[in-house]
Amino acid sequence: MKEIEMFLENKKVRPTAMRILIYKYMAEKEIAVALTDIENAFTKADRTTLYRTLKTFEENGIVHQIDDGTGISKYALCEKGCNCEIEQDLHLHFHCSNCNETVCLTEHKIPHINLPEGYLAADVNLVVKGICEKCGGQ
Amino acid sequence: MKEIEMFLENKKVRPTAMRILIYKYMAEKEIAVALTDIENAFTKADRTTLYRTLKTFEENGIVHQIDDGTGISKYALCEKGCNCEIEQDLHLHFHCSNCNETVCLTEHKIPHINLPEGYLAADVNLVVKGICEKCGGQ
DNA sequence: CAATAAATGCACTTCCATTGCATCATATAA
DNA sequence: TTATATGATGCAATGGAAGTGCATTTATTG
Ligand SMILES: [Mn+2]
Ligand SMILES: [Mn+2]
Ligand SMILES: [Zn+2]
Ligand SMILES: [Zn+2]
Repeated sequence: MKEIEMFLENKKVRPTAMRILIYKYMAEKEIAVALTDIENAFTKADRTTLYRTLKTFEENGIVHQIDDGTGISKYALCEKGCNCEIEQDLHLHFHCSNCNETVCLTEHKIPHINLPEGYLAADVNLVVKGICEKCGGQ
Repeated sequence: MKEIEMFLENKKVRPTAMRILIYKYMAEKEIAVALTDIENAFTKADRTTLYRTLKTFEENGIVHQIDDGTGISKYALCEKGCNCEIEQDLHLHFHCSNCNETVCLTEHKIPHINLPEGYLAADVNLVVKGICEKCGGQ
């Protein structure tokens, strides 16, 4: 409990009750979550608060936003020591079209992409869509 | 003129006046277009018609939809002999954060992506964001 | 405690994608 | 040619999600 508080303070984020709960919620999940997911998990909380909490987390390097191609933003906790800003640190994301879940494949860094002369890369998004290991068995 | 008609018929799409115009419009552009772009170019046409035209084109392999991460769907003509369905044929897309234009880099195929055991890839989306060659000079 | 700053809640807006249904145009059968 | 069917178009409305303005509550600090 106290560790989360200290962690948030370390990140310059004031550890309010709601923020601690949201952090815990995301830490327990192994998949990326949408705003709606959190909304459903905390029905008493207002959507705006959750929305702004995620933004605050993102701005302070606690979570990263994921565009998995569904049109719905997902969020996941950053790894310890993750540096989302640095291109070399970018990992790929997988979206399962069966269970509709999105996961970070943090071990799978995005390969270096060659661009035509004159193009300058600042950010790369790589999303693989398919069937996840949970859904693949059957 | 006639060639476009024949091309559309080949693709099992009835070559209406509007469809021919939209096709021509896209053929003249070297960048991916949004529905709104077409809307602005053909102010007399209804948005729904344009929307459905793009869907029809997409279903019949005339254009491919591009998710460039802006939240606005873009469309571009498929290359001659392009097979969007086949993973090996997938190319990457570049979105310029300065001019806000998105281009197909059809020469740059998406590299093969290794996935963890049990994951099955069906589709890959790779978008690079940065500065395009047109905007890079200054 | 008073003064200040930050977090939260509610209502509202915006933007784009998408659909239902009526109408119009075209193609084919009678 | 006329009737019939099928597809294309236009208009209006809906839906989902992101984002914002402002009032209120809560926490911090002097
Ligand atoms: Mn991730
Ligand atoms: Mn393309
Ligand atoms: Zn799955
Ligand atoms: Zn540019």
